[in-house]
Amino acid sequence: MTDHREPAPGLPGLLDELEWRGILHAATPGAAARLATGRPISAYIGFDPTADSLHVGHLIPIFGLVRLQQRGGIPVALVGGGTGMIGDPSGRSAERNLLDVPTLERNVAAIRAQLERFLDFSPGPAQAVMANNYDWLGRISLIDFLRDVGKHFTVPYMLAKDSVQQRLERGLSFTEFSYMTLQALDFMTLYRERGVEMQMGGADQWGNITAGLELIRRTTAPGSDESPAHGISYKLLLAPSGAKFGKSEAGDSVWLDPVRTTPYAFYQYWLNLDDRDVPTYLRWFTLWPFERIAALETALAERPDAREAQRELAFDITARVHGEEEARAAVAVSAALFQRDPVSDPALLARIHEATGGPVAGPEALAGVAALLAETGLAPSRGEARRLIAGGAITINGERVTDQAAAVPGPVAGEWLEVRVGKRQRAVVRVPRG
RNA sequence: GGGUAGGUUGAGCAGGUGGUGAGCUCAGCUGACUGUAAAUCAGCCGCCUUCGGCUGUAGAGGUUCGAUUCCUCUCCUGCCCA
Repeated sequence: MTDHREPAPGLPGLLDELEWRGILHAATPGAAARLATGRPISAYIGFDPTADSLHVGHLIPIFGLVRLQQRGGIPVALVGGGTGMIGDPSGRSAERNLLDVPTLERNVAAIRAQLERFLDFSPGPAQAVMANNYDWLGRISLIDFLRDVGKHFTVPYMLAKDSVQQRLERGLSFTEFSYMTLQALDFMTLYRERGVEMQMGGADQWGNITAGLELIRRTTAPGSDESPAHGISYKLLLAPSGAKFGKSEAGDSVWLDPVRTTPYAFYQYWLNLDDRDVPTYLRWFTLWPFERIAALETALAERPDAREAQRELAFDITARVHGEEEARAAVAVSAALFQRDPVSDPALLARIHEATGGPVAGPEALAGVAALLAETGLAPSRGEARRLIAGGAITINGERVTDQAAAVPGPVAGEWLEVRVGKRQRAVVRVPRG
């Protein structure tokens, strides 16, 4: 990354930028030439509408679309309303619940709202577009599908795919096997009906992307050995530290939805990044120019304890997802909770409780500290809560609790308990008066 | 449909041909040291009303003083054959 040269402006510089950010995994030969013309291009990425929120793992493709739009390309976000009903071939998930239409519509709307924080959907030359493949996959008849799509795929071609090869020993159903043809149909439909010339996706999607290219080539340019459409893939989400990307302290996904993951927890996730992962994430998840990233890397190397890079990254991405006001609040709450001394100002405690979505202690929870931890979700079970207490991990209102049978201490102002679990987990619990 | 190998703690594997099940690796949690980082070291890692009790080797029955092990049926998965 030291041999930096400034990428050309606009679409001709897109691949160079992806390259120096360390995101580019592969691109079809025609992609560079097509982008070099500088003419606007439509490109799409698929998202599974299996939940009503995206999570940080989706940020790579999201930023892929963002960078495209920034350079004058037209980003198309395809939600897999149709493919989502079939099942993801790569996932190990046992039984995929079939989504009913109302759920699907709700999820699509929620995902669009989240994408709107990144992409510009307002009218203009590079206006972002959303599409739902249920619109065509839900309508096509089996006969039509086999005749118009299946006919163009030979079984040896499909068997040769990496994704299939890896599953041959372990087994895969016909449905999973044919998944690539559905995705190819998506690409062909978007290409024909909406002029989408390019598909982007994670490295694991490369086989599916090329299947689409093949279908388009065979149906629109037979005889040519190059598809008129193009593909780009991104590196997989393997953090340099080897950590599973996108998992919080508790092991849950870090969601973009503030109800699932509060802005405070979201900010904390980024603030706590392993030093080794920071340079990579600065490139992946910001729009900052090379100079700024280089400066932050220098700061990281020289003053790692200041965690300047983590702070700036955490603030930037939190502000992008939740807005600047929420990001500033997350910073303030973090500062208050991670001071050496416990928070004792009732007004501040109330604000923190609100901002962090703090738990409320029910009658059950007041039976003892172990009960409190388990009932408020700060510990997964009472047994685990006791282990934490015995290990000296629990501090309430600044007092370390080491007696497993300890009673819940008196709340500050009769209402607040500042609970610290280990080094990183901090919460304010409200104890209802009376 | 026939044959065959399997289903053990979050993951991946051991072990176990009737005698208190549960070991390894990874992941995870806590403590110490730190910087809300890593590495290292130590402890933990089914549930509970914890000097103790309960559950637990896919599920349901059976044989037995006693079943993870033996028998029957069912479910799930891989492979081979039709």
